[in-house]
Amino acid sequence: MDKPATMSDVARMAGVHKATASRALNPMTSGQVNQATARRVLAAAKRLRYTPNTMARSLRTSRSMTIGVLIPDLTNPLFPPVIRGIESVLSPHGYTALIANTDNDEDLEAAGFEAMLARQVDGFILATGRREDRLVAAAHTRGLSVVLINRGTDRPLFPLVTGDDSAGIAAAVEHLFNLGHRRLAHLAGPSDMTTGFVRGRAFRQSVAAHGLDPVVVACDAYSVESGRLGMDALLDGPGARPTGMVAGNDLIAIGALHAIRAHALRCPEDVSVVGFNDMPFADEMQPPLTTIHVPHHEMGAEAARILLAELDGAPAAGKTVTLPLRLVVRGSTAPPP
Amino acid sequence: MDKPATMSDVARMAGVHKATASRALNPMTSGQVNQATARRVLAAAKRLRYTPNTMARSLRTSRSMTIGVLIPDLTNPLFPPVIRGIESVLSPHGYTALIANTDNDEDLEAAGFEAMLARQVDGFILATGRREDRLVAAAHTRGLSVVLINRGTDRPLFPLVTGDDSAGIAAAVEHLFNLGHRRLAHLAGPSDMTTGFVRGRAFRQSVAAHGLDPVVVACDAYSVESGRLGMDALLDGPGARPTGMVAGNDLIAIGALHAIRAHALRCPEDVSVVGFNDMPFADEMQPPLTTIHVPHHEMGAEAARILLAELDGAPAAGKTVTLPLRLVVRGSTAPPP
DNA sequence: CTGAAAGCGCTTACAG
DNA sequence: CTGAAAGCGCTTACAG
Repeated sequence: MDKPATMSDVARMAGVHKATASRALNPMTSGQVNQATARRVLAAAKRLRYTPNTMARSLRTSRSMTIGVLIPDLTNPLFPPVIRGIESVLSPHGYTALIANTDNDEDLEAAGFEAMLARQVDGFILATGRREDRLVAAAHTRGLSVVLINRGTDRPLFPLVTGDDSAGIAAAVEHLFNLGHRRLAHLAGPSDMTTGFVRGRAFRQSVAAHGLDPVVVACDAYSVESGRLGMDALLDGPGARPTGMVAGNDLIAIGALHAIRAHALRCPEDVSVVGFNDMPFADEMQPPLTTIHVPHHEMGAEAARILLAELDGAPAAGKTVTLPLRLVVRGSTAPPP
Repeated sequence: MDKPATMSDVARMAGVHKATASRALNPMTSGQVNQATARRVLAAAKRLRYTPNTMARSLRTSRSMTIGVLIPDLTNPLFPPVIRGIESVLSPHGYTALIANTDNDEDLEAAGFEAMLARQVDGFILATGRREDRLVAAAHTRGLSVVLINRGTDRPLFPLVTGDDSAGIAAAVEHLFNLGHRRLAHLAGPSDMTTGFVRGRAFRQSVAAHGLDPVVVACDAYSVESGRLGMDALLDGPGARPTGMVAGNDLIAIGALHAIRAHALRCPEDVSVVGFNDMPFADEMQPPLTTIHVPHHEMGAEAARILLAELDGAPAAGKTVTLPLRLVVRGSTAPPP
């Protein structure tokens, strides 16, 4: 592998000083240099297949043109669209995303965060926020540029892009109520995350608003397994079996479907289930999942836009962007038995 | 945001030269420095919350500790596990993955590749190979370190980690044959990729080995839409309707299911379908998909291992690692009508 | 319009 | 065991 050409090589071939080469190569400064000279430099760069060394540039300018993105787990189908949304706006601006998974582990999260800091990222998009989040608090103290996505913190330290979870849950409850359901339950996500907390609260309120008694079971995690456990508890517990169930997210909903089957019950004939997120292929599920559609791509794009604006000097502080959600009715909901 | 501490700051606080601080902070060289001195440096680093500037280090050492990963599309559910597999071995070695999507667009692919080169990546993992691939050929000419994953090239220029596609297809055909199917078809992936080509060839051979006539329809892409179109063509075409179908991958299989339903046919009662990949949630599909399981996480991990070994000086050249696959029988296959 | 110089934050032969 | 110096590849005030 022959060494790639540097800017000095280009300058030498073009017969100019490397400072001039630098100016010619940078669109922002190429106006400062004689057109003919600039052309010579460009030609030399092309002939040498010159690729700028971004690390050297970053070291000099102290802008890495890199954004750190922290997510719980890339294999959770909701995140790939978020990531692609983020990249769809970063990329045209010359920024690159650096992605790390935390697996909901605080140590992994801190390690990933530090690694990004060491790589001199210019800002962060965090999909890992908890209501009381030490990392977020520390980032705020350090004066870092951060945008939260999906999950917020109780104290609004940074801009947050999220779905209108309350309206989403209300729509789900309304849908079940209109189908005739009167015994409604919620398999809530972890209450230390705003998503779990807000959706749970919205469920209680919506159900109570219909004069009904909300039943809520808290799940340990947004996972299929936790959903199954939660639904098991619900079906094995005392009290009348619920006929309509709103899940904290689609994964929990899938777990609930497993539990329903394991109890020799059918969805939607015996129990209706509504998910949350409308993750990819939710429409291919058995049964096709009625769920709340969240615009994940747009969510990522909007977070990136806010972050870029902030890096450009627009102070966004505690701004919250709430994206509208919509109920998608499919095969997992029906009138109660 | 107060400026983060540099190594000079740490050195000053510890009362040593920055060269000494550098040695003390690096586990590889900390043996060269007096224990007491080293402790002072470490303490100062901790007090100042010192984070090394990896760009500066990389510039000096010309190793970025970064690997470029090029994939077609992160939202294809097969890739997240591959990525996590890659990261599971990169991460303990201090490497980070830089991911770019190409959307099967040659220009985007070249742009992503160049951007990674500009970021001084130490090597590449490419899941975007075509049988004749200009980018791969160019990378070879330039003497870059590359490992191919899933898809190879006709001329073996780089190490390749792939599943045993031929055996996988043979198992699928065998399964359908044993169920009693005698009219077998294949919705093949694009033949300019080794996956499409190899699976198609294996299908023909396996079916012919049973003394049957293979029917093969080529799809334009590994997508739901292409699968639907292909299956439409098959069902609307002349000739007897196939009772057993092997899809080029799960996405094509899902598209085929759509076409089957649109023709008022049922799967598996009228047509059995076998997918390929066992993508996440394939078991939750309607019907649960019988498919060939590919160990995507391990595939990514193995590719990363080979690349790291090569970066450490182990020449791997055209080595191919073939991972065993296994048929997973679920609900989309049954005896023919 | 162009050049010479300094410096971003590190690492590493080279002396001592 | 430690320090002084050079240099990785850039960019950018400062002169001219």
